[in-house]
Amino acid sequence: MVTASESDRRMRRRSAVRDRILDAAWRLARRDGVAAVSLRNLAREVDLTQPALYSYFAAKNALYDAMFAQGCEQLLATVTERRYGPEPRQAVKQMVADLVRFCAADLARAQLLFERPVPTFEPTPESYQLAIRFFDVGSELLARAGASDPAHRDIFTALIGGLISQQISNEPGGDRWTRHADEVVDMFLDHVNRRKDSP
Amino acid sequence: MVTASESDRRMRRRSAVRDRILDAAWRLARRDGVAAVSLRNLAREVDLTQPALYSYFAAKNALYDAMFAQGCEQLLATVTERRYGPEPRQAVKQMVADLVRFCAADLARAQLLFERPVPTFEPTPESYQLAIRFFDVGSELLARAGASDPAHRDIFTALIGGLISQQISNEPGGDRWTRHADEVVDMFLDHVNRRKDSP
DNA sequence: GTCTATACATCGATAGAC
DNA sequence: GTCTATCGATGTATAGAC
Repeated sequence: MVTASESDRRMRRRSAVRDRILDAAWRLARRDGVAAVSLRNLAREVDLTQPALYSYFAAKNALYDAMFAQGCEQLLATVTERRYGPEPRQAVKQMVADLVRFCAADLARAQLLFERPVPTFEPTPESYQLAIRFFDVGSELLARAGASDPAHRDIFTALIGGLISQQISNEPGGDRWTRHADEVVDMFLDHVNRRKDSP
Repeated sequence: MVTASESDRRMRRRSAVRDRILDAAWRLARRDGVAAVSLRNLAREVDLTQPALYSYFAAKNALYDAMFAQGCEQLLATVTERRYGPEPRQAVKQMVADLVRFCAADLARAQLLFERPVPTFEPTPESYQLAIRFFDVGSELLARAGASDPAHRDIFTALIGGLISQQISNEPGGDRWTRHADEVVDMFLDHVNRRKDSP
């Protein structure tokens, strides 16, 4: 007979192995690139055989999806736990700075979240929902700073995404582009608020 | 004995086959994505066997490099033949509009030039030189509009690149992001020139 | 659950005959 | 230059023993 505590232990153990697999996948992704993670290498890394991975992930894209969700949760935790000050413009700058730091801290993670390093992989709607929650936090802060127009939100996304993407692609590890984040935020908010005051 | 005209015919023929291969590669890239171009499909498309392609391109990345160079030449031709009006701000807007049109006209080409659709491929210095020449044209126009500071050039690159990249990734074929190009140019040039007038 | 073993399809790339 | 044949790698998936 299977008692509740037995099944509990089983679940725990299963989840622990799953986490070890994910950790190893991140390690390989950081070393060789997200797209270069192979199931055979991954299995060797956690002392399993390649077919055994299918007990934890139904397919390789399910592994990527779990990584995507994990990255989103980390990003969400970063901006949720943070208390952004009452001054709206400063709050936006702090949030952008957190995002820049988040990306610089793990380029593979940033690539998986914001670029498309694996052409055949698209996050499931469930995982993507986590990404949307992050955008919602940003939208809230933006709105308080005077940019509630969806068009302005799109522009802002493109501006910040552009800085980060140029940084990752052309000078990973540096700050040639991202160091201008504050200036771009100021430029953008000045622009938005000027338009509102004198239309 | 090999006469000059015979060797000439041979070169011509070789170059013609090479062009047919490149055309087919672009066709496949537009249909299936840049990364999904396979040498076997490509060979079938031009009625050759897969190993025969190695007579024309030393490796798959050499094919990508030739495509990259071709795309750069087309972009360079677009902005070089154009006569951008004497009003600097208008000229920058026209150049950005040309760039947006260029990208929208062939998403696969834009991806190969401005994103990194094939993780293992990096353009050779020779090909990248063509890309630099395009940037130089843009820098010239930007400088005339008051943005000659390298830092400002970096910011501008990120802003426009961000708009185009968001557009390609999230809504290929639409203009949700790129339609704001003129507004972003104005915002940027206002910002740059304001800083200069009142420091 | 995990293993061994195997299978199928794809891919880039190479050797050697012609 | 082009072919046939082949190599080693990949992702994916399954069967069957333990």
